[in-house]
Amino acid sequence: MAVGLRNENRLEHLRRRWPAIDSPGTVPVTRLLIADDHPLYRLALTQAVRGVLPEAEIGEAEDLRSALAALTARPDTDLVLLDLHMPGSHGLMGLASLRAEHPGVAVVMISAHDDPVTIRRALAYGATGYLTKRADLNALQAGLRAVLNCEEWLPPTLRAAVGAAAPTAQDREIAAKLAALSPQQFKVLSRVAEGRLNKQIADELGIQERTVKAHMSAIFEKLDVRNRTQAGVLLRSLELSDPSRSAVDNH
Amino acid sequence: MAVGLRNENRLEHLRRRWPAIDSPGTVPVTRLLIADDHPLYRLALTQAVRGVLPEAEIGEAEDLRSALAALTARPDTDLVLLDLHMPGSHGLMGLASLRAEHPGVAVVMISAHDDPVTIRRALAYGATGYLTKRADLNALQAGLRAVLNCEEWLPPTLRAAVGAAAPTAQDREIAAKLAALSPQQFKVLSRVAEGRLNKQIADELGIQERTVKAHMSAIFEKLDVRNRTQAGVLLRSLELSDPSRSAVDNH
DNA sequence: CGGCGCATCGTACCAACGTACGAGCCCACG
DNA sequence: CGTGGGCTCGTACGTTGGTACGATGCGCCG
Repeated sequence: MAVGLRNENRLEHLRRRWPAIDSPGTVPVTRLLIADDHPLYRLALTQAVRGVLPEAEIGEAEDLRSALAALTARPDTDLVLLDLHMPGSHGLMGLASLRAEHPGVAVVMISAHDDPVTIRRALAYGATGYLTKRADLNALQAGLRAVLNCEEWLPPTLRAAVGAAAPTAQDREIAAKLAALSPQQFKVLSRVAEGRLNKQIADELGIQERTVKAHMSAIFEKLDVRNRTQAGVLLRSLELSDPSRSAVDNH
Repeated sequence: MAVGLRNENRLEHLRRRWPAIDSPGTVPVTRLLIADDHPLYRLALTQAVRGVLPEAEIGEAEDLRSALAALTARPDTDLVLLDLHMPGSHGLMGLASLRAEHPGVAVVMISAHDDPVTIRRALAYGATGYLTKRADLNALQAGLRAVLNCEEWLPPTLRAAVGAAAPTAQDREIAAKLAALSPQQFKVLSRVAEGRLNKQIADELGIQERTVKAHMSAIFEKLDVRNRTQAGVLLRSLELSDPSRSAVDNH
């Protein structure tokens, strides 16, 4: 439910900025962030974006930390192109972090790992679209246009498979729980998952330890866990895509 | 290093039981355990094993818990055929649990997920061999014979790729740390990773809480971590294969 | 405007965690 | 046979985690 609300907000956010995107010539200046650890691929993405939005501001980030910093420095960013596998954010954690700390910014996943189950999970965690690295320039730009036009976009060849993918009963629950966290609570949780002490977290966030404890209590209730270890494990569960279900089903 | 020692012991264990396996007709009665959550596939594996060891005792288990119980009940088991994806043991945790709690029993992984990196990691965590579910009866039996003949065995089509796979710098370290744990310590750690309290762990293992604490201190030192959350995260890191390295390298 | 959620901080208290000293028993290895 | 390591248990102590009662101010939304 909370996920649904956030998705509404995300699309609404895009809609406000581009009331009629169908005529690309009249698009206002906007800002994108390209987050990928490969400089060459960032360059290629930049070129592709310029073909669709010639006047867009384009920022770059090579790891999750700098991506989050870039968004904090420029909250007017409209869209993030996020690599599925980046330093400091294996798997879906980067997506979840961005969505949690900057709920208003749309995120499109970019990955060579085009497994239907992974894509399904990415959408469940709030991705606006999913672009495969196997796509050529035309396909990539088509996907970009669709996303900028406030549509969810998937690789056409995978659309059927993703639609047929399991409803991901357990994934929906985890996604809903994590989406229920506030941005600050998510920051606290991500540090808990790294084994930090409350005192350390307080210092890093510039708040008092009592406040961290207050957040922890809220986190425990929202995630339905009873101690920090369980909370950390729950967050870590979206570190990597889980091939078990797809692998188990086909024999 | 500790891994190396355990591997030596494992092969030695097989060698003692089958001094000259090359003449299958003279193989003594032995005992295998087939651990897979699919009854039909267990049946198929049983048939395949009978073709190689007609007189072997063959046990079955459908999840990790029952597999561990079966090994505890029958410590004379010689070899386990373990599915990579089973209830209660996603990814390599099942392998690590078996290797930790029953170091003398050889384990062969069986999976449809024949990713070279995953196979490399499985061998790093002490697997004697890796059989792909795509193999037909002949290939499977060939692999079984090789394993019973005290050789590491891999699918021929993947052997080159696995050999070329990254040296897994970080994986070796984690494998070495986990291999350094005693069986009891591993039991404690696996429960910590599930968010249990020391008191609960003590009850489950039938020991005192002080003893659990003693184990925890030893675990912290061996894993080079400072609290239980970090220890749990470290164990959880082998829950699923990490496709990031292979996915990132090819573009 | 009134309510609601978020974020912050406060005090107190108890439970849990973790460490530091110990101890004895058993088993494997040299 | 001594030595080392694993497993068990003991006492004491300080630290950290977690809860229970609060409080204030802020921003959003109906």
